[in-house]
Amino acid sequence: MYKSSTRSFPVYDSLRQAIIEQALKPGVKLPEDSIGETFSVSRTTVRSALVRLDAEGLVDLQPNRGASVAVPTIEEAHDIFEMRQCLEREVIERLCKMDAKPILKALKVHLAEEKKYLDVDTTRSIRLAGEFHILLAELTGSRILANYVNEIVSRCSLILARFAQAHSAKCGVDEHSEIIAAIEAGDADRAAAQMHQHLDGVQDRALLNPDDQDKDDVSAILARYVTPNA
Amino acid sequence: MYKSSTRSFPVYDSLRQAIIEQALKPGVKLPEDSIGETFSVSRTTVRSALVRLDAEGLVDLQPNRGASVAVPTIEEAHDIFEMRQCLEREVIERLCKMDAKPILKALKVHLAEEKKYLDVDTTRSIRLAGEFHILLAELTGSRILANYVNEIVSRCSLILARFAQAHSAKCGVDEHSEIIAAIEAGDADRAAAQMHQHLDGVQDRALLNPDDQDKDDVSAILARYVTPNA
DNA sequence: TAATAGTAAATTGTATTCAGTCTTTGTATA
DNA sequence: TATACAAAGACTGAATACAATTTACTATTA
Repeated sequence: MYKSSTRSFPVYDSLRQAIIEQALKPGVKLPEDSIGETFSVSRTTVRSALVRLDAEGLVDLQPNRGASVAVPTIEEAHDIFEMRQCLEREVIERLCKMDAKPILKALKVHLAEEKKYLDVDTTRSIRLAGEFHILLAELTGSRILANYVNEIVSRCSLILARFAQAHSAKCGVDEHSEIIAAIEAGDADRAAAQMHQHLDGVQDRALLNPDDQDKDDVSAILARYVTPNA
Repeated sequence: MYKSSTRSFPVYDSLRQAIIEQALKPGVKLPEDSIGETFSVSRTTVRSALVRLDAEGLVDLQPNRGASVAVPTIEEAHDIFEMRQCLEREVIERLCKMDAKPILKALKVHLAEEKKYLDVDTTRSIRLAGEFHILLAELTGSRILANYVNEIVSRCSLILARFAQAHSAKCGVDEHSEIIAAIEAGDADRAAAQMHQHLDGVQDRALLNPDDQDKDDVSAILARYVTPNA
């Protein structure tokens, strides 16, 4: 995809990466001018990238009010995680019907990479954890399934940024290797169960934080510092 | 979605509708200039609509070569139909876990509409057949699932335009009512089976036509009109 | 002091403009 | 006759410019 204009792609890609890696947090404004300056391109070019990110659900583009990083609600979060369960179940089911050899090879290479950067480079570690799921989807050979998984994994990052306190990527690696083991054993049911459990864990950690704080709504934050009856 | 610019939405929507209804056939060029004139907007505005349609897979946007209606390959067609089976299975599963009453009510209203325009208004009939599936997805209450189904149903229209000889929408209505009946009976398995069978039928009819002709390749078409040894 | 109205600044929406690339057509040459 | 090359035209890529809207600030008033 994204065969379109040459100049807007880097803008799109950088913004996307920044959002996924939570450098740009939910609610942050994305003014066309300043972004254009950053990348030395015109607003026209920036806009085209923003339109695309809006279509993917990572950016919220409102008429006359510009773009900002999407702020998923708790309902959307649940919706997205449920959809993710569906898509990744499909991935596992398909993989288990295929020749396991090349799949396992690719997965193990990736897992090694994950382990390598664990406790070394947090940002990279988190990215790799997400890419594990995208790799799984790509290995099915289905372009459209891979696209959907890619999109939904990105949106889950956004949810994490919004609701989770901090994210420990460590637990992920062990669970990833268990999924691989299940595929290797040819046990489709166990693989599916492992994946389900894994995603459940991610969701639980993501949505643990109960207070639905709006990170850009200053008054809501300040309200917690008001001493009652003082 | 599409909270963005006011002026580009009508362009996006019209193009989308025209593609789905097969007025714009796969491979047709979509020059920014002429589209802009049609809608009395600038190329800038048209472009933003095209970027979005490209993201949805209905339009193919190539650098320096402009936009054209996407031409799905037979491989993509199979991929998309397989994905559609997955998504609609999910829809059925979710609906069968919900309160059937309001769902059935909405479905029956829609089915009546389908029957009303059958053999009367072919274009409308085809649109309603597609919207039945979108309605099912919307009734799950999942925004993202509905979006995905919406997108994939559109792309199936494109596949039909590309590969099917002609489309008879009639068979669809009967099968739709059978799906509704299964839901009404509370028989989740049968509902799923009916849906699977229905989509299989659509796919078979769509991909029946074996000759992978390129509709915009004039020479290939003309070649068939050359009288040999004349 | 708090609320409101009015004005200025900032930001977006959209058209226009210029530059660059591809396609086509015409012409010359082998 | 076929091929290669060249110029013209058409179209897209992207920046700039102008209009419209929103936001921020200030002053005024209750």
